[in-house]
Amino acid sequence: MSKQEANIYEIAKEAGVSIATVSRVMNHSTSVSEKSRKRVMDAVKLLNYVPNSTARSLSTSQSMSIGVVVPDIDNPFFSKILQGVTLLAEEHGYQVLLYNTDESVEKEQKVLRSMREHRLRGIVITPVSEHSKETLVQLRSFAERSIPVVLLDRELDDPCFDRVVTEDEDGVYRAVRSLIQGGHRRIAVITGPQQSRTGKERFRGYERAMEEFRVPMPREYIRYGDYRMQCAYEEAKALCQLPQPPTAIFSSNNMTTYGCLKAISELGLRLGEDISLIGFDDIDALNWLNYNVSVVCRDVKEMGRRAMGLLLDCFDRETPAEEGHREVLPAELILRGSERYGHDL
Amino acid sequence: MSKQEANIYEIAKEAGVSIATVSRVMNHSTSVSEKSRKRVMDAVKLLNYVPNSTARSLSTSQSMSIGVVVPDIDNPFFSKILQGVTLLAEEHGYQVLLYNTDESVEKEQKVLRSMREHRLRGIVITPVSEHSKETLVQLRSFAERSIPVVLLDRELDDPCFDRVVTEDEDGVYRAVRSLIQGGHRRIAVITGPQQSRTGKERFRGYERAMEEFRVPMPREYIRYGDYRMQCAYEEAKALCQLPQPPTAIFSSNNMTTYGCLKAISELGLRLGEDISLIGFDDIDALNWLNYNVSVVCRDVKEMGRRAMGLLLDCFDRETPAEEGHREVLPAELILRGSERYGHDL
DNA sequence: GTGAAAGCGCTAACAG
DNA sequence: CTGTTAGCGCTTTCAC
Repeated sequence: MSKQEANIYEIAKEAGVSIATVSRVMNHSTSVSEKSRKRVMDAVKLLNYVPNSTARSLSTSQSMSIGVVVPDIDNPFFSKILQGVTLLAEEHGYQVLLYNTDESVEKEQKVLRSMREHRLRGIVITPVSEHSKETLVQLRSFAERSIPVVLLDRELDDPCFDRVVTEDEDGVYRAVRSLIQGGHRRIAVITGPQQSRTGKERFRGYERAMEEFRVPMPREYIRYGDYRMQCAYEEAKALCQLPQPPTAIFSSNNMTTYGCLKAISELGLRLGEDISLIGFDDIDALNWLNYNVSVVCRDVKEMGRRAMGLLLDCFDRETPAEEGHREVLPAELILRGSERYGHDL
Repeated sequence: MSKQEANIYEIAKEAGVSIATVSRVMNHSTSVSEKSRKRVMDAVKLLNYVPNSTARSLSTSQSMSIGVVVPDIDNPFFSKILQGVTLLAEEHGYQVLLYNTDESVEKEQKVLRSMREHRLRGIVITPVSEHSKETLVQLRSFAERSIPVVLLDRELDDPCFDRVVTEDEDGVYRAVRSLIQGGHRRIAVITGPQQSRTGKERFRGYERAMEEFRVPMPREYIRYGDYRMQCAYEEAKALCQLPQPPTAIFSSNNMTTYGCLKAISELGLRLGEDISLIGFDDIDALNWLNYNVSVVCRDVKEMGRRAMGLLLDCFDRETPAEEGHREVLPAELILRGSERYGHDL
């Protein structure tokens, strides 16, 4: 009862040619007589034939699938990344295999292992940790097997991989500088994980600005976060309840910004009046709500595109490059009002 | 220079057995002597062997990949769906191929066509339109080829597919009823697309409550939206600026709720005071911001899990069911304050 | 320009 | 328990 997909033999038979000829016309390859081409195309249409990509992959020993590994699908940042990657991938006929690691190193291990079974053509990954030895080994082994790996946003201690990152430090530096120049002197920061490039770099941007303008950085103004809402919320709340609270907070990622806003709202503070805030990464929802939160941001979808772009470059290139290419996108400072030094401060 | 993946022959040779034996131990299948098993395992470890799933798929003519087709990756609703699907998929060793249709019927066509090349094991899809004949034909052809299809949230005019939906109508009914019982008499709605099940059903819930309690429904209180922020924003603004504005609005999905909130905020209205609102689908961000928006919601991640679950059921079942199974999840009404009939109304 | 045939790496009878 | 062998559907020499 249930239909079968036609295969190349049936097409050959229907068209009265050999399977080689069918293969040729399907691949727009070497010259085929107009007559044969037509007969094949007719058969294809008649039998509604679609070549089996699995067989093709096996035969050519290379697939048209790429693996994309994200630590948290639910974070809008990664949704946007995914959007960018899939867009370019589809344009070029590549399939996207999605893997979610839930920020767990163990899960990342499992995912990477399972990826090896599928002879992927390339990999885009935001590693859970920048210091997981196992992940590094796994990824390196992909690279050794000529499966290009591009790191996204987070990096690893190995120059062999391509990577797309942003000017985090500089962006944050400019943000904090603008706070200082706006009159703030008590500026706190809620950092990201200090084991990650982004965490370190964003913190460094803060430090640099503060040092350059000789603004004191009391220990209690430096709060270590983990890029998660809950932790940021607690730290922000603690900050605001300090005897000498900061007049401004820099929050190191989108979730951290949410945490700050939650704390601010719960304490009944007015943003840009009682407390100022600049966050890293823009948040669509806040703009829709007219929140006017100032941010350091980058074109996230474009980051995804670039990552896929680097992969495509690798595919084109015959010899794998010795050293990975590091693509750095700009970070933009967008001031919307939440950075203002309030009248009441 | 670049390493090769070992194949089954190399393992067989290294272990001094035949490839059949290697295959057997890799598949935990029929009895193999402890001695052989050990020798194979040693070889596997030594050569770091991972079976090639492409070859396996070709040989068994069935893959371990499922396709998930969403209309908008960037919408948190679908991020959560994806989360649910991938979670269960990974648990059962299935790969997830991600396809984004960007709410475009044309793109959906392309995607579906490209999916046929990959002999997928099953498909989870939220179709762009419930009336696209082409999509229906394509999906039916998958089903005919024993590739189960489960529809998610949106439906199609063919009972043959499995589907997971929610009690949208009833949920909305209860929401609107609670508005009425709270004292509202001027209740507007911003609907979803009326070609979709969810759009129709949610509107029907509104109507039912209004009719049952004999609350008048002036034409200008019924606004047709498209589940998008922009449109909802405009409609909400228009509603609020009516000579006789509604005291409450029901918004038919998460983006619509954002649109309403944007309008409300721009007009300087106070939620739950000057205007009340209940939305369909919960929005994490709003809760973090202490927005207290009341909603009709469902466990979205669970919807994704169920969809994958239905797929797994189909895989287990030998004979494809005649009629699809329709899984209906409950919708819950969560009142947080934004539904209150304000003192000033 | 076209066909025959040898793989790609693995599974699954079928004999032993 | 284990090896031999015939596919799975397609690509790709290599002759003709």
